Amino acid sequence: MRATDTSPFGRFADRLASLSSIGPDHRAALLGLNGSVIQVPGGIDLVPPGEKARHAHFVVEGLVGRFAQFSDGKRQITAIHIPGDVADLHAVARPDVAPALQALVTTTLIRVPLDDMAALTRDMPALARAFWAYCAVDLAVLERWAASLGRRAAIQRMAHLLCEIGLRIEQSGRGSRRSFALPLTQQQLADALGLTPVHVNRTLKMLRGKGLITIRGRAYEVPDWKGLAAVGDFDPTYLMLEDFVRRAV
Amino acid sequence: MRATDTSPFGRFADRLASLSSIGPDHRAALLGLNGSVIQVPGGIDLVPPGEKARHAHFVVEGLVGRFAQFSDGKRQITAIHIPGDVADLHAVARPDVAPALQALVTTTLIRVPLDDMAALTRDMPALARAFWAYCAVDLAVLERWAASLGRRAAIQRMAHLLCEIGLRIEQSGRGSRRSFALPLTQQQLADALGLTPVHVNRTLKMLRGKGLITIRGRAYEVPDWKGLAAVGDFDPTYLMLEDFVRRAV
DNA sequence: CGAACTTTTGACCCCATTCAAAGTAGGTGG
DNA sequence: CCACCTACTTTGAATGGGGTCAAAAGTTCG
Repeated sequence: MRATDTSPFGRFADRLASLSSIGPDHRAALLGLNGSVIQVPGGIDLVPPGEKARHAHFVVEGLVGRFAQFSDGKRQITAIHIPGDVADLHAVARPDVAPALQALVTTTLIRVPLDDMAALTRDMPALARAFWAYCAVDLAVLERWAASLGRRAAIQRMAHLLCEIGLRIEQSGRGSRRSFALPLTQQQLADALGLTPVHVNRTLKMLRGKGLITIRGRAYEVPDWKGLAAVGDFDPTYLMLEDFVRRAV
Repeated sequence: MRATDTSPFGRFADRLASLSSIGPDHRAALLGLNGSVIQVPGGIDLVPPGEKARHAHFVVEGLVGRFAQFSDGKRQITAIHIPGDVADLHAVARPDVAPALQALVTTTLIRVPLDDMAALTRDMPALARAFWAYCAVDLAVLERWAASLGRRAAIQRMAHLLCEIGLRIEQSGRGSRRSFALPLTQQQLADALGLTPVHVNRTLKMLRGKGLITIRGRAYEVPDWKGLAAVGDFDPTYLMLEDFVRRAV
């Protein structure tokens, strides 16, 4: 039943349910949320740096990047969000720490007023705890991201990112870890990995040369998953994915 | 009244109150928490990597580092916690994403069972929301940390870290941004900044050479705060400190 | 007063950046 | 359908920031 629910709120509710115990009433409350559906082309800032957010952003289609920006304009992407994710759920708890967001490709999302979300958490404490758990996982993922940036070489960072995204896309039912679309430009990958676009290009070339990945357009194939995971020193447990995916067949 | 409450739980309650609206009953509940007080020398792992936590760690005295570790043993510190902080509050929401923790210097802390904390959040929804807000700020701080690691040069990272720590220590009443103790070894600074100890040494030398800091032992003086903040491109708003400190003179 | 840990400095090397330019889509209008 | 424009990818060559290796000097503490 759950797997057939294609509503974006339904997908999010599924994810919450796998992280915290919520009941049918909570699920219904989520499905009853209202927000404005917007579609934006890639490269657009959904929430500019430094702006106090007034909405939570549910990703329906496409990719959203969470980022920090420096005074010289340089950016560091700190998270990549795929359909089914809420990019800035922690803003419900503290609107003034909301991160900047950009659409990485043409993206469809739903903007739900933070006030509505906050009201939900006041009416339903279990939902507040579920949101909190979601943010705790978000924090754990960010911790790994930071560790990668601080201590890993370029090829390891790239391998780790591809492993993480591959698994998350597989979990979301939009591909598999061995074959998925990641329509980011190399400039965007550079912003995510803390590298220059030129070096991203060379790094991808190395991974191709080792036979770990192949790229056609912006579709990635991973013929040697274990090899890629070994290069990236990747351990999936931190993602808190359901090991046994409850998808129909 | 609050400022005179020297209990570690009291300090934490003060911080929560500044982030979320909690009442006297919540405050009382926090003060009624029970945990075991432990003191450990620097260099000890409080929570080893990969271990599922069963306690929340309240820092009473000293410094605690949150970190991720790689298969080759290298570490990246992702947060530094000072007295008054809870180092792993998000573990209350999801014990299986608890971060690894190490004592950076001789440290006193209180370990409160996660079950007790979780019970509190079930009895008092407002407290759950306050904990969540605390984690949201934690996440925002980590985002800046990641951005630093990804995009800033060594001297900028160091300057930024010293600014952040300086302000947080000032807020906690244990020093000022212009003069504070930060008893970390250069190896530990290296793990925090994603550098080698050798380069940390050179970087500190550069900051000294520019007249931005002076170091005596492990006490830092910042004669030129604005200069240091400029080098680190530091903007304090993300820390969510009270601009007007409500401390009795 | 010696052992172990830190801090400091020097010399050399390499990974990633910078600068520059050529090649390759993808999309738009004539 | 082709010409053109723009954005993205790819490659080369030179530079530099930070790493690595090694050793000396300073600290701390038993």
